[in-house]
Amino acid sequence: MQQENNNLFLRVYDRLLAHYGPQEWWPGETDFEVMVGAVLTQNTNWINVEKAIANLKNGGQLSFSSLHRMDTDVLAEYIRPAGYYNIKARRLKNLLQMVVDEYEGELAFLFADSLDDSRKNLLQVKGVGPETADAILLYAARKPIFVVDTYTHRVFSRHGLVEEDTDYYSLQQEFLDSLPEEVSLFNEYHALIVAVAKEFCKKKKPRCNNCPLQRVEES
DNA sequence: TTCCGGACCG
DNA sequence: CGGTCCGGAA
Repeated sequence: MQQENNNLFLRVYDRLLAHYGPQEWWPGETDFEVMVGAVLTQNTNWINVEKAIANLKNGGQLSFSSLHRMDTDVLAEYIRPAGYYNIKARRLKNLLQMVVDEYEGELAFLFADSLDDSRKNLLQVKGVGPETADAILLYAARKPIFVVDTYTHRVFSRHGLVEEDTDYYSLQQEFLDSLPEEVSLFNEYHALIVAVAKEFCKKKKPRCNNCPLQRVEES
């Protein structure tokens, strides 16, 4: 029986949740830590981000004031395990400077701002693109925005659920239009997509045989 | 040795 | 558009 598109997005979610269980993602100790992690994880496996964050923690430097004060070169050394450390150090500094300039240096003010305005300010930061901005908004600020990424595009386009040539905002809008506006759902769903993409929906040699999403578009 | 991945830059 | 920035996994 063919389902409405609306239900298919939820069907995919149900399949993934049944297979993987709740991911309870991004267990940063603070919102600040989650925000830092969102920048560090660009093009990078999370395991390396954890090493970088551990370095900062062990040095007692994982705070807004410490990182804002720190020389970019020094910060780069702390976050070296995350890869792209020079460019990410600059991006982190740019982000903190925006919070200083626009929100009196108070992260809570950024997060208390409206979704549209906080998103706009995040996107002004050189080094913060759509995915990083949305990850900060969803996972640190707990705002109802859906994070899409390369994995999301690959999984959904392969199943014919979205157009192959869709862009970030169109893809995101399809999720926002199809799902109830719940932060916890958006949080879990993105994490589940990452899980299935890394294990089954690989870029090369996808393992469709045992994939929990096989033929989901026909269900 | 190649592959993988966000965002910016030329 | 293609090139660049990086480290770890395949």
